[in-house]
Amino acid sequence: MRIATWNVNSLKARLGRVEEWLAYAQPDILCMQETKLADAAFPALTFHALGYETAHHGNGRWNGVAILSRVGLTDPVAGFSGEREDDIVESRFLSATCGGIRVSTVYVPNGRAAGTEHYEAKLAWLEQLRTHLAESCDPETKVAICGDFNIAPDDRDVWDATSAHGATHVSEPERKALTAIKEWGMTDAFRLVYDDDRLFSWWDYRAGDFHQGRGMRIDLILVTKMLAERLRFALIDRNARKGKLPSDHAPLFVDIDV
DNA sequence: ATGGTAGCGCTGCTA
Repeated sequence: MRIATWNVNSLKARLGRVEEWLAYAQPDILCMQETKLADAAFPALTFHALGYETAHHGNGRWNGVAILSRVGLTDPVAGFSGEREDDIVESRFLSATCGGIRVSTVYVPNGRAAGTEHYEAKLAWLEQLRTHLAESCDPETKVAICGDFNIAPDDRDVWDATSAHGATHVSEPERKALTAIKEWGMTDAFRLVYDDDRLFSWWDYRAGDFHQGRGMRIDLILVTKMLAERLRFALIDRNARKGKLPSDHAPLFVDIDV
């Protein structure tokens, strides 16, 4: 089972690149973020023709998340259970059961700058995610949370821990919020395979950051124990960040024997 | 050298 996640930064602008990558990487499940589409504009037929069932949760213009699966897709749920209407409109969370795994695609709020209301909303959103997991999932089952967390878990996941993004993405409260989710019963799958630093998944478009190696690892696949112990391989596909009209994120995938 | 690019959509916001 190959499970992938990719912040595509507009599916309309990136559809050709996504189709190309599906043919190349052959994921069984792909979670996408920042589709920037309303549900009515989601190109479900394009993906169906490639053998994927789909679920999309989007309001157009900003955010938007999707799940593609060629191993079945049932029980899609948009947003958190019991979530406020305002948060559902933000369209940052979508779950479905695919091939016996409860899969969620997440687009964690950016937070902009520490100390702002956006930063506080990011921390509140992460706590809401943790509560949702605790109330609706069992860590002894197969659960995968895939997406753009907008948090670099460790200093080795940042090109320069001191100058990163006005201290968001690396601040202690953000990292603690992520740790709290892990402590519920999830593992950062990529770190079961690699210990190295500077293995990034996102690079700012500006100032040649990709070619200068200034990035962060903020795209994660968190898995419960039943999946972690069957993990075989993981990769951030940096080649997908190159070439014509790339997203600013590279896709991450994991291979699990299930 | 305190900048820069990309996407949406038409003005400035978001990242």
